[in-house]
Amino acid sequence: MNRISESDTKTLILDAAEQAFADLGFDSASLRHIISVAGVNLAAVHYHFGSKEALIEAVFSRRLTPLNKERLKLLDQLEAEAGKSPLNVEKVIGVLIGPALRLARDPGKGGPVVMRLFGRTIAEPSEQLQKLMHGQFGDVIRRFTAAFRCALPGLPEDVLYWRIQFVIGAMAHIMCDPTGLKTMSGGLCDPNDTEKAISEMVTFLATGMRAEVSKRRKK
Amino acid sequence: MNRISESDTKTLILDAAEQAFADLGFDSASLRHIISVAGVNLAAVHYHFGSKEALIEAVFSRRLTPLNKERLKLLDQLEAEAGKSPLNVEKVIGVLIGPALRLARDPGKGGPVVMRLFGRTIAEPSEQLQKLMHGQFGDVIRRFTAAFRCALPGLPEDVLYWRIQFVIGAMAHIMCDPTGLKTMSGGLCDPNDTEKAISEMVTFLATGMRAEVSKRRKK
DNA sequence: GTGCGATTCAAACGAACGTTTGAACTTATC
DNA sequence: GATAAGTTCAAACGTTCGTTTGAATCGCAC
Repeated sequence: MNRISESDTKTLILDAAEQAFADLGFDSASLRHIISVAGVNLAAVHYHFGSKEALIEAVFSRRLTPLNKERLKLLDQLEAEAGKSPLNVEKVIGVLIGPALRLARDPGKGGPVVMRLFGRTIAEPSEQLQKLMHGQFGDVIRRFTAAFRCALPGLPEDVLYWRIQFVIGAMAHIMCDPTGLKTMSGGLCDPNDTEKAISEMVTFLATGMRAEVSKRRKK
Repeated sequence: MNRISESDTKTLILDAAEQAFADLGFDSASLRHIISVAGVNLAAVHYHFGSKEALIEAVFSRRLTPLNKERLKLLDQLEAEAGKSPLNVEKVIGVLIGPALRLARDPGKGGPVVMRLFGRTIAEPSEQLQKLMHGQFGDVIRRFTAAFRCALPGLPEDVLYWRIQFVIGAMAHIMCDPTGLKTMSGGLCDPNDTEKAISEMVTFLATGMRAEVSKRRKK
């Protein structure tokens, strides 16, 4: 078995595929486009991955698994530091969105391409991708829900869930369309300034999380 | 010219198309699927619209144009009521997101299908749809940016743009995946309770909008 | 009821899609 | 250098896609 060349072809395909999926969407990106960018043979996709569906899953797992592992590790640290006292909301949000936004800065983790890919996938209608995302991301959200509950003891349970959705939505939108902000602001905002983005998001979202519960209670 | 039957076939196609686009995405929804649901002939699509691309635009304009008109009309009212005093942030956000979320409640405006369609399109990678969305939505955002600026006089310009993106992201995510919230909360939250959704969003987002500017200024 | 434009229809077009095949090539083992 | 497993390759498979065509049908003016 030639480990180097196998790994090379596989990686070439994965790299070209994640770029194509991010740029064109999962359906519009054809295998023929991917293999022509990767410079490999069409049949190599099925030899190494089995099907386009399996390729999509491989593209995903390669990047999402380490990302979620990092998030959970940081959350573990946060909980250990806090001991029995309530968690800090800013820090919980920072641990949730920080690793995702910092993807763009780290070519080894995929760079901006992967950030856009993840951002878009949250809104993807395909059932396969919804299941894939829920399967990988569901546990993370459950852990973070518990963390938010601990950080905001007074918040009614339903309000907690609503607000977590707002956090995810804001994060996903910044991830999937980073250039839109630059255009809209006339170049004033720089979406490539990752730490600035994180800092602005943490301030906005943490303050929203702590907002007084609106009086229209009981539906 | 037979106005009734023309209008009938056209409407049947538009209805089936917007449902299919929302469920499957613009690329995956084929004309053959659409016409089979609509119960019309395949060639009718090209006779009435010219191409699939033009059909997509028609599906969009039918719903988005009235929605944005309503938003701008409500914003006009708000500004007239306020006179020279600064606008109320809660009300501006309510005018921005209210009409969009209330789409789901009004079958005449498309119902939940159209809400999901709009939500998803914000994250759509296709260049055609990005231009379509920017063209129709860009003016609205410009007007609302001015309104937010007036409502939050002390806010630095770049922070204003960042926070507007967070508002759009939260709105888009609730619109495109309303059932995800129900699943995640174990049925505790009801995404069909439109007024509750609006009320929670307004509280969260307005509080975030008013957050103290983080100290990490000057990039 | 004849003529005419508007609309519908079944059928076919070429192109692109994901997938499969079987032969050619490479590499490691003896 | 022969054997065998791992990998690449060009070519073709059947299907589905958006689009086009030309005849059939409809509704109304004269």
